[in-house]
Amino acid sequence: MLTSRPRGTNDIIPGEVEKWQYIEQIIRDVCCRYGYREIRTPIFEHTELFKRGVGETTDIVEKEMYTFTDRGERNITLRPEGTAAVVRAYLENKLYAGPQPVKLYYIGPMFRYDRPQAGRYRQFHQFGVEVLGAHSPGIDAEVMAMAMEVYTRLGLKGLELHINSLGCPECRPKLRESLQEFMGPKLQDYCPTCQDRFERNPLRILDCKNEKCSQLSAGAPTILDCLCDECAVFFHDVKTHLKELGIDYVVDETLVRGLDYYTHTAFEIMAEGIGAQSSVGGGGRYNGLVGQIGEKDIPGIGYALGLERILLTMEQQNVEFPPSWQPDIFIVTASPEAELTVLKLLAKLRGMGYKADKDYNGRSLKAQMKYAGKLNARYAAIIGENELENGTVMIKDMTTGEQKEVADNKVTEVLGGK
RNA sequence: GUGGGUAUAGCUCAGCAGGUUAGAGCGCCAGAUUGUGGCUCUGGAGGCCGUGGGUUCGAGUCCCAUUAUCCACCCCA
Repeated sequence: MLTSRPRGTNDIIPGEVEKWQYIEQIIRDVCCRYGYREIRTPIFEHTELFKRGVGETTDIVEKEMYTFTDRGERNITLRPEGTAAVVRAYLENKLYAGPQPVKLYYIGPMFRYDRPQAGRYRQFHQFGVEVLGAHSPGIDAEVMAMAMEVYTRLGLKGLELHINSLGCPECRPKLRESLQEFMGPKLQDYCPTCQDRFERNPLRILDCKNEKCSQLSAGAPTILDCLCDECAVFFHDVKTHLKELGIDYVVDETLVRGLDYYTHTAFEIMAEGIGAQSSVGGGGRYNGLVGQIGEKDIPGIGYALGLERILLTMEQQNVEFPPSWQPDIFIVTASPEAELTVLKLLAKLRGMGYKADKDYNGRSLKAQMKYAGKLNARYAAIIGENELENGTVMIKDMTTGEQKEVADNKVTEVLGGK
């Protein structure tokens, strides 16, 4: 127990962590160029925030939250997603008082008490963006464009952007009604899950993978059929923007996002290669959410991707990662008397910005060379009796195997500038 | 929450119809005549065979439970 991590969690150890850093670096760069600023919110919040924000009837709130009471009897929950907290922070810090829209991004761990499986963990990591205070369809397109750019920059292939409109509080009830009208008569023929969905969320029935259900649902009224004029125009404009940006998409009328707060645009990015969890990111517009958490009626749109899934997909697609840490030079102590000289050279090189290291296990010369090779050092510098006497350092190029003796103040010349 | 598979050295896996000191490859450490890595060779360390019960003269090997892990459903990132 003492040496095993809790279920559904992961250690990210050296060798792995460099991949994470690489992904994060690209994400931050893209955000920066699109004008999104980072926001860091607490990892836990008042439980109420998620209940209100994510929706009481969602799976997340009903059965997946890490909730506990703290020593002050407060009801606390580890965040299961990012949007609610960002909206809370936007309101609490009165960011609405500044220039609008406010474009934010976050990156960090989220917690959901789910059963782990490929690409699904109890502590996982999300990168997400939220735009508060912008209502035009152009910003929807920007968020999607930005998401796609992240994937592209990471080197992912075979991605599909699925988009749909979920309508607004005006037209959604209409859809619900006509769906129930359509399905009601043959409800008994649907699978038990769908029968259950009938009252709670008939939209989901369209999404059922059960073959019989999808047959029964053929010809059912779709969301797009029921869109009010305003929503239809909005959706049309979003698509126009995407086309102008040269971004391919497929309209997927079965795309229904599970979280309660979505309105209008919903989208999801699918990738192949990680089993059943083919969705590597998704988002949408949530014009009602801010009003639900605070008083303000402020439109919002957001998007999130799962870092674990991105990583799995990249590995599956054999994407190349930049090489992990490797020393510029490894200094070999070839005689006990050289110890202090080695130490000083090491400090000097590090001070100049080189990645430099030495042995600390009292290894033989040969073993030190071997060790330097394992560390993948670019150069090895050897200092022993001869070098001490001559005031020199023997430098060996570990790739070519060539070596030469240089004056100890000329080492950096061999290494190349820094 | 539901269903199924797996659990033997750091890693990937062997292990017979249940029978004495549990193996290999890789990795790790150390050597292969006196100051040099990557190839090769030699040696060494390292395993309550996930955990707890049970069946048996005897269990890594069979049964049950438990935990972890993997896969799928649900849902989601």
